[in-house]
Amino acid sequence: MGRIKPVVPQFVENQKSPMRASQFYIKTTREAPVDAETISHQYLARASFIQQIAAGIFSIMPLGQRSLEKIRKIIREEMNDAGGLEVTMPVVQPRSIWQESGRADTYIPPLAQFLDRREREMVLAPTHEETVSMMGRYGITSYRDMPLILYQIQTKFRDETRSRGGLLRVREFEMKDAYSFDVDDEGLDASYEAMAQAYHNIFSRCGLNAVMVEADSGSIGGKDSAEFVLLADSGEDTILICNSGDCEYAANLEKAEFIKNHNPSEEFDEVEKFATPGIKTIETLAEAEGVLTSKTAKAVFYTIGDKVYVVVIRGDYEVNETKVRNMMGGSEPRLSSPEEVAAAGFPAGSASAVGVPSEFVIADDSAIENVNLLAGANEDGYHLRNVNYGRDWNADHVGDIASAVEGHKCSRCTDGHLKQNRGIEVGHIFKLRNIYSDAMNVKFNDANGNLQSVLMGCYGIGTGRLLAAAVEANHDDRGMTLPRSIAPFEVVIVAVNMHNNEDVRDLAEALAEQLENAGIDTLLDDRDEAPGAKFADADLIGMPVRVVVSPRSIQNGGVEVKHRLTDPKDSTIHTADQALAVIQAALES
RNA sequence: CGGGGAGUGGCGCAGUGGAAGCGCGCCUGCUUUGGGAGCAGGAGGUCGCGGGUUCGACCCCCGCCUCCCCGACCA
Repeated sequence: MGRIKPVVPQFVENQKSPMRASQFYIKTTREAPVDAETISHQYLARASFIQQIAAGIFSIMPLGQRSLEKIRKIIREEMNDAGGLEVTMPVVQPRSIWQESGRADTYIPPLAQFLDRREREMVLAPTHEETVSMMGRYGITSYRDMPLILYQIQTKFRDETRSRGGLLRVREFEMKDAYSFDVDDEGLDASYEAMAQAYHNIFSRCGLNAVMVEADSGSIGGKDSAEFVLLADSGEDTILICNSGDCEYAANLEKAEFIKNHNPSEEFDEVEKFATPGIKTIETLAEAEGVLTSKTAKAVFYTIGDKVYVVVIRGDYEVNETKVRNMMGGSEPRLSSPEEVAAAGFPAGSASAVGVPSEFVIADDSAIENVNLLAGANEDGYHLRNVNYGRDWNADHVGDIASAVEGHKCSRCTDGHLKQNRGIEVGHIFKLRNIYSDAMNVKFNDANGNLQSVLMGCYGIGTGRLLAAAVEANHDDRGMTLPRSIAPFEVVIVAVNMHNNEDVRDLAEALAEQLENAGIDTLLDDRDEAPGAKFADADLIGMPVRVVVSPRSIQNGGVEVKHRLTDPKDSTIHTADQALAVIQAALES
């Protein structure tokens, strides 16, 4: 009967222990869940970074947690450098503050709501303008209190009708959201620029080549707005970028402008009505007449508020609903149902603006600047030739409401054309100006003693989406190739056969400690797995530098060092004494 | 919200109106140890939920739930 000795943990100052894979929670799989379609979803799931709980709702597992924590750290550093102050605001909020801002019933997607036990109406916050306005209102009384930038890294919930793409579009997600408070437009511009620069820094440090593109400000409202976009086919954003070398114009589809070409000028011809049985689309109409679709005017019915409008655009362009919304004062347009069209007294089929009161007509300038167009006769089975704006129809609402597509002429330079790309929106910055400060009464006294509205900006980055985007941008057929800055570990030491070989064990453990004490995030893979399994895991997870300690490597003189991006066969052998310097150099490369 | 598809061990899948299976993973032992090892023996499933038909339902019928994909679209 031996005596049980009490184990007293020893605290050793400045001595760090490397993480051992046997003590960690790495559960990779060979096969991705069948519903994982995007690369990032597949690899993040296979490498046990994330676990799906419900549609658009994920848990973050230990490996993913490490990467996200590194992303958060980078964001915090850049936000703090830009003058931001970190705060935390509640996810659960009383619905009343959303009524105060006027968004309780207008936010899209609709707010997720519930009643607490006292039957008080609560919402799950999809964003935090209301609470940050309250925080500003609490203490901002003077122009001397600004500029002020507050930010948080906090969970949001948006009840999207459809989530997709793993972490790319989810319902519950973590976001860094920052809010600026300034006394005037110059101050707001400065805060906006500071955030834009911070965003460039953040994405660059996370291994993303994100482009800043002009954007519509969307349902948040406001004035200037820009998205930061990673160009990737799996993205759901459409981006138009000028292909001219000197021109830097880039905008998303909602915002993009372009130069419209004009048909050759002609004199007005007489309107002719003619039968077009069975012709329902612009394409078949143009084909039947033997003309280009640019010689047609198409008409679409949109319901805005409680009114039905005829929206007219040249046949070769598409209506951009966001532009329509902005032209019509911000109310969201939606395509009218056949019932609504009929109820409004418009004929369904072969529609046009001819004969429609101009107050119910919205026109793209392409439809009024070209002449002798084919249009519907407002009678099923008939169309009209030579329809002209001003003579045959009129519109009270005229402007650019056309969507840009690939090949359109750039509006900012002389020779460029727009190139269309898919992209993942990883950040968005807005100038809100006084929208929320007016609604939520965030005011200050200026130097002259006059009460003024604070000018606000808001700036968001989805952390989980950033991780997924980083994987989309950094992977190969073996797995993720995350940059050192956001990989869960910087170095993995694969100890081959260490449980039967003291030399391997001693060298691997000593090296791991040496690396850890040098400030390098090290994982010692001490699992009793076949070497091939450990190599495959290291590749899948994307360990930036892999070090092999094995009987063979020792026989060859030390340890093997390999960069994740190089071929598995391209490792180099180094003595134990050289190892630290070689690994540090590999991490820097 | 509309259309399509799918729910069977942790993951990927097969399956038949009559005793729930395979691969991977997991556990034990032995043998192995440089690209997801071998042998032997094991553990693990209310077949999404509820109803119905039937002597008998994972299977057929009805309802519901969940998840995925496509569309949110031009008369």
